Amino acid sequence: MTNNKPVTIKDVAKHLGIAFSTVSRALHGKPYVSAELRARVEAAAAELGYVPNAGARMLHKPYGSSIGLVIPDFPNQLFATAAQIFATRFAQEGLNLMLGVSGDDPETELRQVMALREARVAGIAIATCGRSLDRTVELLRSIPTVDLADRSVNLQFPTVTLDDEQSLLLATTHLLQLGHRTIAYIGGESALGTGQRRLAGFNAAMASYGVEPLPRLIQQGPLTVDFARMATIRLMNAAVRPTGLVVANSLQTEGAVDAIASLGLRLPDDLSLLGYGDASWFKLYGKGITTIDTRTVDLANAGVDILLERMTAFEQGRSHDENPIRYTLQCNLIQRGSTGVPPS
Amino acid sequence: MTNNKPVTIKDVAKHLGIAFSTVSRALHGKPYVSAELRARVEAAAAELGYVPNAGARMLHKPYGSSIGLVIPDFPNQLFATAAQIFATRFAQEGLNLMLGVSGDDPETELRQVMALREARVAGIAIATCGRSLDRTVELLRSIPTVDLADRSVNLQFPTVTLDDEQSLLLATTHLLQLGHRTIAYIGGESALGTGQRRLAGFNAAMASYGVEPLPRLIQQGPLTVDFARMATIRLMNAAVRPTGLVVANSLQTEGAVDAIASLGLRLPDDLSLLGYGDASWFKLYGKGITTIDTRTVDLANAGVDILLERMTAFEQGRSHDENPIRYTLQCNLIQRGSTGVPPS
DNA sequence: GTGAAAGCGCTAACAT
DNA sequence: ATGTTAGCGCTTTCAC
Repeated sequence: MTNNKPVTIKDVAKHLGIAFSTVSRALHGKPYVSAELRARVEAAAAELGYVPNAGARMLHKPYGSSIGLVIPDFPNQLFATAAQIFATRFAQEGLNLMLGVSGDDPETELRQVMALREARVAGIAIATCGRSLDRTVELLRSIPTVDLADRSVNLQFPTVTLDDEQSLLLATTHLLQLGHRTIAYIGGESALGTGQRRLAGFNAAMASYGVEPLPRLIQQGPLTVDFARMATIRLMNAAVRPTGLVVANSLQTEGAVDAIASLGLRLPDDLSLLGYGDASWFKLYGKGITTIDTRTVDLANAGVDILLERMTAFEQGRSHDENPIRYTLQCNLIQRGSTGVPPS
Repeated sequence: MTNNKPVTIKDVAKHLGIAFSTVSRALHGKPYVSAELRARVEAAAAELGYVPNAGARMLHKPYGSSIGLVIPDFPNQLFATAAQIFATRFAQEGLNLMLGVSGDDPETELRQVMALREARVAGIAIATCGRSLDRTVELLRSIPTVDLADRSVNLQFPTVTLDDEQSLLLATTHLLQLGHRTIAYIGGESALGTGQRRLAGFNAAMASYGVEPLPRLIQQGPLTVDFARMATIRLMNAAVRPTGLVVANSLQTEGAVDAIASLGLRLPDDLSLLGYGDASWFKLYGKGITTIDTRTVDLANAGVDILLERMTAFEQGRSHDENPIRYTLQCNLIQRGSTGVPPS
């Protein structure tokens, strides 16, 4: 016997012969309601199958009880982890997660953010597409926001990010220490903040060993398996063959592995490969892939913390900071079998 | 100059010196509004930064403009794909995605579904935890619902699922054809519909070759990497060592691979492994892992289609079917290097 | 302690 | 074509 029309607070009141405002109070544990009545109200509500209407409740507040998460895509480990952790942790706070997928497209991204605004989310966590429209940024300014991974250059939002530069410093230095000097780099374009900073880390490491990086060995492009596959093949077929390869993105690492396999190269005998991220299979592949632990779980959790802090700040009138917080996570090197001394 | 109080339809009306209902009409492209006025309204709305309030709008409808997706977890390839595809395709329909993660826990699952009800979602797609509470099922009955993967036994919702039995029939038969007779099985418990049906497929294949499956070689347990790792080690250290192993879940496949590697076994020389799902690295691992393509993308898309259909049906008063649709996808075998003839 | 009434932002009758 | 008037379900004064 499924009711058709949803049960309202008024139905419950009528059923009990009391005022509907009393029902509201009772259900919210407000003071000045006799324990006896409260019990009866709760019983009646349960019996009739009353479900509060979040929309109606929201009319009295500046925002509702959900938060938004906007990510470019799911294959990227970080974003899947973020979705999982945001959903779980905010659920514990009684907040729902509205998920927007931008597909790395600025227009779609704007549409998602607009939708979240209409839904009156209490806060937004976003991993931008890196080329966000002005209107998007403007909208985000009116809501507690945390920027995940700081992919855009110059955004001035509270940010939780890897120490991108350090990550590649660590990775590249590892290869240099093993004796590599002809080291190739595959990463994202410098239009992305992440791409820019990671390349800087690579260059810094090379510089500190007095090695001049060869422009031909630096491949920047889309964060896709395909791009990295092609780039790797290009690199390994060129006149100057690198003995080491650092990859600065998890999906690109997959592409590099694929290419290396199809070229029949052995790790680390023919090439030392240093990956990015902690995909579950890295430890299973061959002798294991040496990689940078990007601490996706820590990053997502920090994002939740900061967003919660921002939300309280907003509530208390302290709105956007001129000098927004930047939470930067240090990466770790996970040493496995894909790196070794260069072939002699 | 970020406005503090959100701009309403009334503000726009006041600004223009017209009735607020006219603004409403103009903004929704309703008839009987002069083109000239409509233009002015739109301009004013944009200028003042008007954002519709989804909650208020919802008060006049039985439900709002979002749909819910409840999944157990993200590591499972299917669920991540579902999140991606649901978010993307429903966004095209102007619907937001509210995401709930149940962590395979019935209580949490109920809480998620309750939250979605309060948010007045227009429909729900759910991959149940397999032991859903009665109250959960009852709630779902009052909303257009599609069951993803049919993990619960006997749920009577519209369902989009793999042909689980066929998938394992295919897998097991492949090993039998290669000459294997001592075949082990690792899969989910029979409390899960998926686990039950897949095991049935395994048994059917064995039976059709006249092979009696050994109970000791059938390992059912949690859909985790860990369980499968332990189970594999147990199997390979037992007195009767299988020459072939079929795994009936993607995460468990990872565990099996891990165990096989740590035992120093070579695929397919020492053991033929038949995996489940199409994780991106299966083709990269060793000579590639022979596996069942579980068509996660097709499955998710079919889920979207069915949910949309259900939503229209509800709108038209045709509510839950006594004989709900079951959309069953056939699987394909992807033959790679981890399977071969049994060691002689 | 409880009821009555106002109003949140919006849509949709109902008036002009 | 535009204005006026009820509500939608709820929270929150303000009465009693």
